[in-house]
Amino acid sequence: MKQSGKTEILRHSSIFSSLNDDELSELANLAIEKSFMPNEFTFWDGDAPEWFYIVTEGKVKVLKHSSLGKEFIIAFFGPGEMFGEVAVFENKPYPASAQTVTETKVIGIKREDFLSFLVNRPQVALKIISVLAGRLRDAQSRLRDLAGERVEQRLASVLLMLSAKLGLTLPFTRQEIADMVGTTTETAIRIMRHLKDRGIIRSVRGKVTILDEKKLRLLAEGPPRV
Amino acid sequence: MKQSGKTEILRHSSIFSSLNDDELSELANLAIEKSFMPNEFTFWDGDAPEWFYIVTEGKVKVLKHSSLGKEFIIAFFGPGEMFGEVAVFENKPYPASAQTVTETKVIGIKREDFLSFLVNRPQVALKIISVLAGRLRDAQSRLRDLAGERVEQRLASVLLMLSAKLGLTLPFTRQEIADMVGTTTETAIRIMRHLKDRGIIRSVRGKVTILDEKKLRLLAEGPPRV
DNA sequence: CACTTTATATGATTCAAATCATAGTCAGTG
DNA sequence: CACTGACTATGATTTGAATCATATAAAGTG
Repeated sequence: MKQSGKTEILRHSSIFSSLNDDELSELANLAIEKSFMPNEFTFWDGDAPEWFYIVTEGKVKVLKHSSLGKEFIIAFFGPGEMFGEVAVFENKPYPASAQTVTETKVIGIKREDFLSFLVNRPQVALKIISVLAGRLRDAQSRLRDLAGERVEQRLASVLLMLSAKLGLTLPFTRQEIADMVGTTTETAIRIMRHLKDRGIIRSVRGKVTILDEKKLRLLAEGPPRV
Repeated sequence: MKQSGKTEILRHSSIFSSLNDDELSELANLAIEKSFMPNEFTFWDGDAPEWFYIVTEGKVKVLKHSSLGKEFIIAFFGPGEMFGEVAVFENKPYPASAQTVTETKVIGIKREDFLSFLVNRPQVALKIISVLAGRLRDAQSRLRDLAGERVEQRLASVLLMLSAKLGLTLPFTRQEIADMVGTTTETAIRIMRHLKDRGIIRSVRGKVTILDEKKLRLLAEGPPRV
C-alpha cells in the first residue's frame, strides 16, 4: 500500500478525524501494513504489547479462553477501529487474543511511536478517551447482564448491541453468538429457534436478521413479568 | 475545605501526579467539595453527566441493577480514584449509579471545565487513558469469568482482584461480595464457608482475610481437574 | 460428484446454583 | 438491656442451562 493509501485510511478512522494532512502523513509514516488470512492470530493473550492496531479491511475478533478452553468473544472490530489498545496504553501483556475472521488488513504502529505521537495531540488523546469510555460502558453493561439476566435476555442484548453497530443483518453464526453471550451453541440455537418462531428474527446459515427490534428490546430489558 | 486542602488531595491522586503547583491550584479552583452520609447516592444511573468526581475520603460503590432489581457492583473506589468518568467523557447519561458505603467526601469538577482543562494537559490525558485501559482490562477479565467459570472460581477471582488493590484484609460483607461475583448471598456464604474450612480465608462479620493466596489463585485459575 | 467439514437442529439427562424456608448471632440504638 | 436490623448460616427443593447423544442440511474441496 502506498503512503497515500494509509493516510486515507487513517483519515477515515474517527479517532484521527481531527488531524490535518501533515499530521496524518506523519502518523502514516509510523505505520506499517500487515495482511492476514482468515483465522490467523494478530496477537495472543500474554504477548508483549508491541503494536497498536487499526483494522483497514476485514473483521477481527478479540477473545479470551476460559480455564476449560471455552472461547469468549469480547468484541468484533471492523475498518477504522482500533484494537490491542488496552495493552499498549498500560504497557502490559495483551489481556486477550486477536484473531481475524475474514481476510483482513490492519495497520500497526509501534507502541512507543504512537505514545510519543499522542503526547502532542490532545485532540486525539481525548478521542481515544471517549472510545475507551464507550467500550467500558459496553463492558459494564454486559457484566451486569452476565451476572443477573437469563440467557434469553442476554442473547437479545447482544443482538441489539451488534445491530446498533452493524445494522439489522448480522453476519454471525450461532456459535459466534453463543461465544459472545457466554452460553453453549445448543442453547443459542434453541433460543434463536424460539425467536424465529415468534417472528422476531429471520436467519440463514451464518446470518441473522432482526425483524422486530421492538419485541427484541422488550425481551432484553424486561422479564416477561407474568 | 480550604483551597490548599483540595490541592493536596489532587496532588496525591495518581492521575494528577504530573501536574506542577500552579496547575494543581488551577484545577483546585474548578473543584467543589461535597460530603455524603453512608448509603447516599452521588448520582443515579441515567442522570445527566454533569460532574466528574474524585473520592477524597471514604468509599464509594458503583453499581447497576438488573431487570429484576438485583444489585450488581461494578467497582468500589477509594481516596484518589475517579468515578463517573465514563459518562463525562462520552457526554451521555451515567451508565450506573454511585452510592457511598461509608461517610464520604468527594470533589467534583464540572464536565466542561474538566474537558477544557484536559485539552492542554496531554500528560493527564495519557494518565487517564491508562486508568481507563486498566479498568477495561479488569472488566473484560470479569466478563470472561462470568461467562465461562463456576461461581467458586469467580468468587476466588474477585477476592484476588480486591486484594491486589486493598491488601489481604477485605472490608466487605458476604452480600457485597455476592453482588460483585454475580451470585446470591446464600451461595457466597456457602462457598466462603468452604474456603474457611480449607484454611484459605478467615473471616469475621463484614471482613474477610486471605490466609492462603496461593491456594486461592489455584482455585481461581484452574478447575480442580480431578 | 463423492466426500469432508461446518452449521443447524432436537431430544434426553445431569448438575450447579437459585430459590424458598428458617434460624442463630452480632452490633448498634433508644 | 431488651430490641431491632443486618449479617451469617444451613437445609430442602426447584430449575435453567450445560452436557451428552444423534441427526440432517448446507457449503466447501479434491
